[in-house]
Amino acid sequence: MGPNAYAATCPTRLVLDRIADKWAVLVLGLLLDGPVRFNQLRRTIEGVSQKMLSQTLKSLERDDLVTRKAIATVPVTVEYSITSLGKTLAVTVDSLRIWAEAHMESVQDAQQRYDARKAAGL
Amino acid sequence: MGPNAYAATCPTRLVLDRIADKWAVLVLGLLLDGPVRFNQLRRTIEGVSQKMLSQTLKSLERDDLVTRKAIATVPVTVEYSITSLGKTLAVTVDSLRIWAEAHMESVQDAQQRYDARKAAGL
DNA sequence: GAATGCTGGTATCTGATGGATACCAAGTGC
DNA sequence: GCACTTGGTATCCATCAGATACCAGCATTC
Repeated sequence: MGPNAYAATCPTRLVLDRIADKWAVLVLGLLLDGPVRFNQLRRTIEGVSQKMLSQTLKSLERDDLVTRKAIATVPVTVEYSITSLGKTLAVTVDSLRIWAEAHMESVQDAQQRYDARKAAGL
Repeated sequence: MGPNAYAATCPTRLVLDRIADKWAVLVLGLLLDGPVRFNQLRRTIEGVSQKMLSQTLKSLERDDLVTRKAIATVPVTVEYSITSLGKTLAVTVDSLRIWAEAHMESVQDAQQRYDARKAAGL
């Protein structure tokens, strides 16, 4: 009778919802290679808005998957690192990114075939 | 110069966004054990609305991760199965669910500590 | 024979969310 | 003085998730 993600009330559902997230996957994947500063993340993950990035990082920090460290440079820089708990997750979610990159073409082909079939009147 | 999920224009980004989805993870996890009917999925994945389930299944079918088969019973039943492409993904995303179940408690504890620290005025 | 339940959906409405944009302070370089 | 850096927050709007209601066709129940 452990946790079960298929049960509506199980907290696992909340955790799953949190980690099954595009931006979280990309952030964790980057942090696997070492600490990264905020704007460095922002530049590397093309297309993230500041809002989504800081929001994602805040959630990850709350879940103890990432740690935040403000450094008294000028201007103040903020460095994000992965925690040991986060590392176990990062390995898992990074395989998601790798799957996406590996099978992107198959998926795109499938989509085109599907859309063509639909357009042809099924 | 292969696909790169960190590039804004790479189609991988779209694929990643699609598969990093709570409902898709839960659906694929179930279909790993064999074909399942629509309402059976609906009952097992507690809390999915019909809308989100049919929407998720339609997307998965478009991406050739799942196949839909209407069976002429009365009333007509619809059976969903996983494809060979879908199977490779399902194995990956199921480990996400497993991570969530395994580390749910650690994450919850971390959240409580974080919130307590914040409430204490940082 | 009318009421209820099953099947697998779609249509509609609303509250939450994602993303774009602008703005902030403090400091450096020109 | 003007532009640019740092890491954010505030605001606005379009999109989206979720709840609810509805649909047809048939079986069972009362």
